[in-house]
Amino acid sequence: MPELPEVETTRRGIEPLIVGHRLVDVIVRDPRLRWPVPVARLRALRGTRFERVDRRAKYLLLRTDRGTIMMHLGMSGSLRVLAADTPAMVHDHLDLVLDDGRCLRLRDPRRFGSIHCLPRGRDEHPLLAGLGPEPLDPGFDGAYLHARARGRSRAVKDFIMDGRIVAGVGNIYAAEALFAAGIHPGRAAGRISRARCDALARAIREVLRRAIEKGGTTLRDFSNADGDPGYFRIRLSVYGRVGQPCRRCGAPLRALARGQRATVYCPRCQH
DNA sequence: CTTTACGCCTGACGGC
DNA sequence: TGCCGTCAGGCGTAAA
Repeated sequence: MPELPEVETTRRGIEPLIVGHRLVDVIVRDPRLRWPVPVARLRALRGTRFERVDRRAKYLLLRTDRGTIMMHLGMSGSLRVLAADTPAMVHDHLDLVLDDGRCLRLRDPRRFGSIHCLPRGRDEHPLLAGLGPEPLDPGFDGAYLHARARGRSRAVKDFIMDGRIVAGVGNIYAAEALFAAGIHPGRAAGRISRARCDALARAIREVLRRAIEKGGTTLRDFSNADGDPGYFRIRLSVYGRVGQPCRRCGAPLRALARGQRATVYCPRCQH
């Protein structure tokens, strides 16, 4: 599932393929994403030119000279740039057709993804307004985490997955970062020392940075009709490894039921 | 204010 | 073999 590193890799993959090209058509095969696809507003952008692709949290922001197309890949979304006449497969819900006979094609089997259209001059959507800092930006560090965590009793795992605290940290990387920092996922966020907040912030940045780096080297290209989108995984320490031995101490990893989501951790290494 | 639960949706998987 | 129940998973929203 696309987490921040996959979204960032997608951004880097599609940006050079679409920038400078004009949007000439919009083909919507199924408008039923998380919210209905704003077909008319997308069509109104025909003729506009793509200027760059940004990312905020797990949202992709396709900047054009007349506004922004904001996309979320949900849990199963992927983007590729293909010849526009490439036969659409099932779950290929939308094409943004470019001026050179190619298209940016969105595939999303579970349809948890979304598309919004932002007019020029209002390039910040309300959904982005309350987001915390990007984990890879300088504003995110142990001091920040420590300050925000004061007085909070909620589990640190939920805390770092809250987009208002830090943007775009999903289940996989939250679990991995907590393992790397030696922090128990159920620990109250407000009961983590400043030093351990430093370690946690560092761990979050590091697992994301490594995954993005890995994406850059293992990902297939974004203009290949045959290849799968190429989502990848770094070598994971805890996620999906319940019952298997901890790579550090050998103890069997356990699952913690947090809400409905399970979190895997090492009972010996994480406190 | 904070925290929790739910619903959206389909593919994968286990049990029978 | 096929059918069915369960679950994962981000995240906005409603509820507590």
